[in-house]
Amino acid sequence: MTTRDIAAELALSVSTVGRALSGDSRISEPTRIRVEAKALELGYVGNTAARLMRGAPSNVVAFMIPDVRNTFYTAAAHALTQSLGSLGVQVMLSETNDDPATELAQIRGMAAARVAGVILTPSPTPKRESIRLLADIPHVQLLRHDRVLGSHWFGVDDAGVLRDATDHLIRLGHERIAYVGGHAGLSTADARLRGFRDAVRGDGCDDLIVRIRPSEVTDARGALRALLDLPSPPTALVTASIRATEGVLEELNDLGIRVPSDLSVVGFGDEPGFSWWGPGLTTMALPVHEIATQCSTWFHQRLTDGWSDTPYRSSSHGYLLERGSTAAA
Amino acid sequence: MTTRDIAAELALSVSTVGRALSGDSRISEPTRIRVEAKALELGYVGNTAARLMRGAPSNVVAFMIPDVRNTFYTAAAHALTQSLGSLGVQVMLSETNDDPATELAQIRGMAAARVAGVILTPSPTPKRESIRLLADIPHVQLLRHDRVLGSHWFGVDDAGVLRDATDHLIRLGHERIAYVGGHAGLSTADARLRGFRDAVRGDGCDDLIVRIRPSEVTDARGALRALLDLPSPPTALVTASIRATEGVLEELNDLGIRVPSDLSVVGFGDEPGFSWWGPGLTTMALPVHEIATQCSTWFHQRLTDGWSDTPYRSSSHGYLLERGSTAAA
DNA sequence: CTGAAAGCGCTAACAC
DNA sequence: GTGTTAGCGCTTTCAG
Repeated sequence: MTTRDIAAELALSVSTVGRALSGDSRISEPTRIRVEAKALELGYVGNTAARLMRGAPSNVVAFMIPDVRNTFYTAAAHALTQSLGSLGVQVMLSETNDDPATELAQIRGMAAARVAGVILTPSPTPKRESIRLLADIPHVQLLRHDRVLGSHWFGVDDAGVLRDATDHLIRLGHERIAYVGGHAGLSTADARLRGFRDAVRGDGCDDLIVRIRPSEVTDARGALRALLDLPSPPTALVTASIRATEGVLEELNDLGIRVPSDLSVVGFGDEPGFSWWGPGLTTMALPVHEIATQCSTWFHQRLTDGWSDTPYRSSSHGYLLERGSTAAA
Repeated sequence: MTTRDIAAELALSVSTVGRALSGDSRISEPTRIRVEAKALELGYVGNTAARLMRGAPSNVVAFMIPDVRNTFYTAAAHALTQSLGSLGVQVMLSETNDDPATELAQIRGMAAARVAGVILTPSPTPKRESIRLLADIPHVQLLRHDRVLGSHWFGVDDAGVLRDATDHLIRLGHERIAYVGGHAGLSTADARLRGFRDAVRGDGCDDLIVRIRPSEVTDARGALRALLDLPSPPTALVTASIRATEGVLEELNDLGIRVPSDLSVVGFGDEPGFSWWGPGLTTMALPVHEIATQCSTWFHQRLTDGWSDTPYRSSSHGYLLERGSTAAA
């Protein structure tokens, strides 16, 4: 079903049909009606590919995240689809698994499809080719940030979040505070560790810092066991990622550690379930929804006003949600 | 950057360039190398739209779900992207919010983009127009099932799951068993209620059955309060959706109900957190990952072998995960 | 082994 | 108010 088919049936020209369908003011009311009726009757559906080729702007924005099962990212995805959807933009969600090769493959696809733009949480070490391709596509980074990909970024004040989490434990009198977070090279993980170090002011022992692979819940479980097996184990613990938090909570449960009497814990993020874990998890809540919404409206604005490379960076603050998992040392 | 640009730079024809890039055997080795080098140098990226217009098959499959934040669906999304991704198919994830109008808008977009196919969890009452559009697009339903959309379906044996959940409580001697599940009209919700009714064999009182709106956690909280306020409250409860389960768990926590002594509970699905809720939630685990993987391989097969309308339906069974939330009456 | 030309569906400039 | 024509980037005959 093409405009030509409609034109033939109505003994009109394709351009008249095209104009009628796009509501061109020059077309007479009766013809417009006839054309629209016929289009409906024949089940005509415009061809995006053809329009794109004519230079029409694409209305799809890609959103690339490491893991669709991580509620940290799906909260963002939801906010994005809501916000962009209302502006008539389709969001194409894709998953990289934190694998640079997969990421590159996805970006290739996006470039070939001439998407209007890309919003992404980059993998730890993007391929050179990915960087090159993204240079020609309007894009913004969300949550994580890699300088080589540009300087448009919306995210969390990661250092501040961990500083606040750790300060809370320090104020409670804890001195041996352990840290379980993401591995080196990730912008977010590095910033969070920096925040932790700021808070402990050099009083932290390096044997209390464990960095795990992203998205690996089992790593976090192992990390906790190792920490508790130390000659002088920690009296408190902060986690610096959703996955790390989940792993630690599960392992604490399995091991039967009493919280907060044996160990005080401050988590990262506020997932469903954190509130009903043990005595209720004291945790750092993060405004992911707000961040993603801001990001999408800003991005859409830039896209429609004409893309510019003027850097823009915005970071939002988390806040402590006090529940039952922390107590005085 | 187009094939023409490359051709011009190399004093070749567009067709030669096109052939070289697609690895046509007729092109001499040296020319091929030269073309590929130039393409790389100029950062050439093929244009999907142009290829599509030439009749090339689309390599994107849409996946439409009610809510990206629901881990029930994201588990499926993950399985799909993994499985289809390895076959070179891009998955375009979109969210309907269980709103038929949004759903229609999305389907329009998919039809216009000429996607290769659609995998969807339909909204409760698809619009007539959605049905018409889908009739011309290869599609399969996942989890939920609406007959008007066709008879290709992969899902859970919903009736069986609720029957097993309820049987477990009956064997423990419970007689007043409450049900909190999705509202009428949804294939899954109807099947689950049927399973529940089968199990109680007419011994169930209708005042113990509450049906809530999909995706509404707060409805479930209200439902629980209403049930507990009954003149003769239930001694046990089954939930028939992830959201219903989450709502009930939160409310039980807030109300300080002792489980299983005051009330036995069997949940639906096995989300992170269900294991550490109170005494550990006894729940029905569902093989969502397996279902989605099966669905995607089957779908891809049909797509590549040429689409046929021969009905295919597959349902997988859940199993009871016994933890601490159920006890003898 | 390579080139010329047609055409996929649509829109916009240019007639009338 | 409507028709004609050209061309977006690519592949694919059909000719050399």
